[in-house]
Amino acid sequence: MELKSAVTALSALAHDGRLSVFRLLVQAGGEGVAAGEIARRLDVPPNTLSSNLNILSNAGLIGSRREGRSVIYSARYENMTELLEFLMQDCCGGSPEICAPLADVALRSRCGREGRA
Amino acid sequence: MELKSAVTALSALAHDGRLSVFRLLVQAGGEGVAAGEIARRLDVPPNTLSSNLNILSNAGLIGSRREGRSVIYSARYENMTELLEFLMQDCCGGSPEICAPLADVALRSRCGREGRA
DNA sequence: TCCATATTTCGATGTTAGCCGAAATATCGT
DNA sequence: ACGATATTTCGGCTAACATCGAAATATGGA
Repeated sequence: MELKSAVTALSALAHDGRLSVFRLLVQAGGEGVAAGEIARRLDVPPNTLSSNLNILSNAGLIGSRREGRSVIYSARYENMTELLEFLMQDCCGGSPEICAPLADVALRSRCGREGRA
Repeated sequence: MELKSAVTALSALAHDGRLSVFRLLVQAGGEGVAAGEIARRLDVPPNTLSSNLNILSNAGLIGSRREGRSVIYSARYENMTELLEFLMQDCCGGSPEICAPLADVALRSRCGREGRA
């Protein structure tokens, strides 16, 4: 991943409304959620949401498919993975013990769960 | 971690220069790098860098200590961990097989290394 | 104390991002 | 084709951000 695409993705996430949308979709799983449903759950006007969905989409963080009158949005886990890789690439200056807990705690322990690890 | 602090951190990272600084410090390890040295390596004017270091610092992503005439900056791995946790919290909608590769590939395999996994 | 080095603060300017009302487009059922 | 629902696009206004020159502050050594 290049610096530029990483900045695009981070900019997309660096926003109250968009971060909430993204997390909602991350937690929703592969099936995704319709735009209107997102608007209802997060209580945002449809046009503002549409704009933000577009930004997340251009950043590669979410994808969409049409289903009848609705458009279903869902998280792109693979691209999120690339972003995290990029952020922590070659971390710790060769001292794995520093960021090992990061790897262990950050992700493995929270996959599909709700409580604290 | 709260939504607001996550947005602050992501905003700090959503910038060419700051993301470069942060990655440099992540890769540098716990000892850190002096501000002047960062400016030299990334070829940015000292005042611009100072402003950006301040933003990263306020976001909790880096810390600093004075050493003689220099100020040494270093990454705060723990807070970075929290951010990643927050982003992927309760992911996959209860289908761990979706984000398991994320956990495996994203971090463990790249800790302190340079090549591709 | 005085100078050189290292970093930060201030002030001004141009650029970009966010928001919302109103109108446009797309799909479905009748 | 028409009306209802779902979503997107457009226009313009405001606020926030990035950058840089110049000046200020902090530290160490002679």
